[in-house]
Amino acid sequence: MIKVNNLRIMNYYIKKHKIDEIFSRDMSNFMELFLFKKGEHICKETDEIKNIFFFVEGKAKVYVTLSNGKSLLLCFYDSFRILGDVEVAGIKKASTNVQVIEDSYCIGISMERAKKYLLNDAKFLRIICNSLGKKLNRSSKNSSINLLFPLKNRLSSYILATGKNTGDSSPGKIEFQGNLTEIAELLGTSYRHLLRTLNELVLEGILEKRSKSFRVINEELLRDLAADLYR
Amino acid sequence: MIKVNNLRIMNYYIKKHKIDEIFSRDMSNFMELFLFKKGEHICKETDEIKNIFFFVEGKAKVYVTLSNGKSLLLCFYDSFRILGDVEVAGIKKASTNVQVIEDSYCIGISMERAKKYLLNDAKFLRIICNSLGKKLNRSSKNSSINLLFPLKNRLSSYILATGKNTGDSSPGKIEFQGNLTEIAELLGTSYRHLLRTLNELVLEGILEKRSKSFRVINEELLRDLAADLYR
DNA sequence: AATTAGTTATGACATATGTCATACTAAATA
DNA sequence: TATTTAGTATGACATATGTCATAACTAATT
Repeated sequence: MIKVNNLRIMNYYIKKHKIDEIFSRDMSNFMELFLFKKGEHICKETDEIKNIFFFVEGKAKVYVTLSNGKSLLLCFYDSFRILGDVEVAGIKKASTNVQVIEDSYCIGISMERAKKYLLNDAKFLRIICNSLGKKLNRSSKNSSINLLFPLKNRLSSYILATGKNTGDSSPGKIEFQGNLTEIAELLGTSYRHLLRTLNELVLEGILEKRSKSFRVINEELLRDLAADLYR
Repeated sequence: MIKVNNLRIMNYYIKKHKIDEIFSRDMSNFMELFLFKKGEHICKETDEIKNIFFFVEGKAKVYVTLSNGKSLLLCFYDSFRILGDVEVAGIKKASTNVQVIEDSYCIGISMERAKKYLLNDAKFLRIICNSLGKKLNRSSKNSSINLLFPLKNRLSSYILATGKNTGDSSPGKIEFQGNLTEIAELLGTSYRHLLRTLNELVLEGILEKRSKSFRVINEELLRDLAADLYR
């Protein structure tokens, strides 16, 4: 986590996401811009979160870990999102981890100040409620998708959510890579089964195996398979 | 849904759950006590919810339905809970259904009045945030349990959550019954597999089949199996 | 009594997924 | 260079779960 002393960039994001309209009073003096480098955690289940963050740019994955050590992907953040809403609501620890998978910017306000100045700000609290409500709706839906759809569908969603556009013209413009061992964990499946399912997609002409990645060669079929997950 | 004109009972629940401490102003004039008879819905995905409800007595199940018509159990309510928190947070429809499985009491405040008088009440909003935050934490956790544990564990949780204490002295004091077709749906499994798994529990000496119910004859083993679900 | 609908029950088989052993490769390091 | 480690890959088999056909039982109805 690097503090970025660049008012120009920060103001750009404040304006873009209307962050100043979240509060009744002017909080801009308390805002700081942070850069999280790829791989860094914005928050962990174990650690207390020191800021309320407004995620403004980049991409992050949200996951939980269980007592048996396994972890499971919950969703991705790739547009404006509030982090720390659960904690500002007075709950000690949110039980999720957020790790950025691309360099990402967050605007932060220290939890201490947020609690001091914002816990009586109805405008702000309504927005927190809204953020939590949306997350809850999404979580409820994902819960059922996770249970009722086979890995193939969840994997398809995952590829679409994490694949990078190569900039090439189609076809094969989406490229997908990552540590397969880790991906299996995130999807709540075994490494073996992930491999099997990837091979299936290759056999069906949806993916193509490269040396260190997969290419999507039939995006339409992939989208048909993708359950409405990880939104 | 029957409106119960009984101030004595209502005040008892207001006091018991400190409902008057949820608001900055006195809302008691806007409160109504409702009785939901077993089987009734407090809210459905399709219907707009007309009240914010404080669930004060009884038991209810919360479930979602998917586009393919299947439904899946999310959790049970059997202690104080707020319903309509998502809607009061400005989200049109909460995507869940709540059906009472025992006669239950709720104290309601019309959504109209709640929005009129409470959307500027920071105290109230903090409590709504807290309610939503708890539900979100629980949902995130359940999502992973649903995916990572086999039916046997989820079924064990279900039996413990819905079984009735017969009043007999142990052993076999918990009795469990219900429409098995429906239970299969709620647990997100097939009827066939539910039967199989129930038989397994019988073979293991955990359950005993009666004419129209199952008896828990080894509660300890059942609790060992039960994942920490449906809380 | 015959009929019907809803529920319970079970076998057979297919598919989804997990576990394990093992092998190969590439990168890291002693 | 030899060794180790992490990641990738695959076969064999076991378990979890779904699908389907079918039967039996029960309660309500004709």
